[in-house]
Amino acid sequence: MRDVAGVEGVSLSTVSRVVTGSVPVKQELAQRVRDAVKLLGYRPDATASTLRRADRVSLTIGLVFEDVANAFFQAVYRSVEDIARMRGVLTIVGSSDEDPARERELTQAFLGRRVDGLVIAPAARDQSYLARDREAGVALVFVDRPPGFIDADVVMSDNAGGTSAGVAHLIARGHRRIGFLGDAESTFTARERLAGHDAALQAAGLPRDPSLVRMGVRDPRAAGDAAAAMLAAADPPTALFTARNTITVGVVYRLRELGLQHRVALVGFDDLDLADLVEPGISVVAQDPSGMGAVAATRLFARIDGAAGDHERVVLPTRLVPRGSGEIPPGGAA
Amino acid sequence: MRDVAGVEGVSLSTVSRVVTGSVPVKQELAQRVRDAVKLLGYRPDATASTLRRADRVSLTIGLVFEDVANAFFQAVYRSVEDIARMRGVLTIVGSSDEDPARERELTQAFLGRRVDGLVIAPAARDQSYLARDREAGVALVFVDRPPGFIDADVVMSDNAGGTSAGVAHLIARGHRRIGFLGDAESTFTARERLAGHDAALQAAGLPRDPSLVRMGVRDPRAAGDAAAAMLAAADPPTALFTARNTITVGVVYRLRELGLQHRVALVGFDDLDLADLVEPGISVVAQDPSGMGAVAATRLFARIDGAAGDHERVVLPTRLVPRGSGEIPPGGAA
DNA sequence: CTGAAAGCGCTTACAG
DNA sequence: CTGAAAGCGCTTACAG
Repeated sequence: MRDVAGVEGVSLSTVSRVVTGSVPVKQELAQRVRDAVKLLGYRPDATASTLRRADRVSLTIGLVFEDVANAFFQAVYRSVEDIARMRGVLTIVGSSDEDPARERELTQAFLGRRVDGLVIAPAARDQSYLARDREAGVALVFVDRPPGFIDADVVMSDNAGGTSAGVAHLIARGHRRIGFLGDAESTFTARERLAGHDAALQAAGLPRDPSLVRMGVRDPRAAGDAAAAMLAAADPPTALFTARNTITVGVVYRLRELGLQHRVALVGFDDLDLADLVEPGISVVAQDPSGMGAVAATRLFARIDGAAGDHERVVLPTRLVPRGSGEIPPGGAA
Repeated sequence: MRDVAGVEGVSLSTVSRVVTGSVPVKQELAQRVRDAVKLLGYRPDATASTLRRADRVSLTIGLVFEDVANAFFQAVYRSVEDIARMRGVLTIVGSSDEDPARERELTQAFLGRRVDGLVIAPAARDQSYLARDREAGVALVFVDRPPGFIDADVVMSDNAGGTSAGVAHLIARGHRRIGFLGDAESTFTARERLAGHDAALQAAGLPRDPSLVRMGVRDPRAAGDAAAAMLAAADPPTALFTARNTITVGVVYRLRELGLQHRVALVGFDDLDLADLVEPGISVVAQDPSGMGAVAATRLFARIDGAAGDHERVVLPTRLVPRGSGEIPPGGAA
């Protein structure tokens, strides 16, 4: 910037005004400055700008997800980014991999780069470490799961309700023994989905058999093993509810290996690519990740723009998508 | 930082030394400073630090891809991020959506935030706009496609060789009329794959029928339409080569709708999730996105660390994965 | 080992 | 409308 000013013999202030367009500058002068900018290949330093600005705005927001590679978070991300881009805001993301330490590490890294706001799918149980940053003006919105020890806006799926609907769907098909495979109980969504499962059984007057519930599985392999063990036991389930997309994938593979894909019914929570091309099609309880991202981003920017008011808790509905696997009757198709 | 210094009655320099750990500070003083840091919830401002440091390092790198949501780039990203994280470097990503203007816009945004290096899958034909930034010390590595009008390190798949192998696989199965569906010819990878297809035909002494080549399709719907049109023509192909993962998806759906999934052979370039669960399994020419990311990141950090020397051009081998669809004989299975 | 001072590249009152 | 000066939060020679 100094070079630009030097070349044209104008002040730094004038160059700044032309580049940012903050204050009117006489036509002819502005043009000379723009020419020099182009000539010298001058690129404004956004970090210096943020540092000096009165509002300290960085035009950057950070997203901390469990795993950016997961299709669900991917969709949330794209949705947030679309809205951010319209405002000229850059979106940066990171994966906590469900590790509380990594969540903090990433959050610190983002905050150290002076993001204007943060969208977090919390891995840790306690987000009170963000209280000071919020006081300092950082906007905060949580997605997928509520934060701990700090009150903030949050948008989630109807985990319990969606799972209830999925399990009820299996019950309506005549299933009485339904296996449930879920993530670690330390995860909010896993607990909610398990509660939904229990509620559906209770509503139908069915007993809750602990041997049909297996928590703490997450990756496809562990999920497949757990399903195989359940199916090998005495009085095995005739249907499975897989409470997470990675679990669904592992179980689908394993059922096929066991040749049981047409005999054991299956409904999964969260949708999968190509789920309708598999034989049988995979029935799922679909979430609305784009909607989640849109609501979160809208809320975040409202807070960044200074919206006061109570923290909101938005619960998005889920949708049951029957594709075949969830419609298999007990004992398999005729 | 000033508050921390004030509370403890030490100089700014001392606080800086303790926080960065750059220079030894007496044990007792350092502890007092750390206590004050914790007490005040002080968080170092990375932007100010970058601004003032002699080396101007930001510990941030930027990735500009075609689409972060695409499984291929997703894998490249994770691989780069893993390596960056080990160095304490933050990775920020963005999608150009194959739009040259968006590529520049993102690149500028990253450069304005003073990234130390950039990994780019170029959408534009000309990256000479980066020449000055490289002179200024920004490291540059290109992935998936070579840059235009600027010489730089690049790591790509063996697009032509992989496609040749895939098409030769179909020819070996007895196919003589093989339809080819590719992305826009303005895209480097699309041209290379088409060249590989042509080479395989030529090697087998087969004629190249222009009616069996359709370029300029990208999204699943357009790909499906193109495949349907080709199959509806007189003397239709008995096999299809789909030169991109999104094209493969669209064609698989369409073949199934037409009831042709067991009659028309199919090999796709680039792998898909659940490709082995579909009936028939989808045969593909798999790339090595993790390897691509690892090579790119290693190269980038070597440049950031000051490695001189010629620019390298690394070509990664592909791998043919037969799963069923590519092994269907002409006219369909018996 | 510690402190006082300068300055990174910008923006922002304050004058003119 | 334009310029000179101060200062954002840091790091870095330079002294001591």
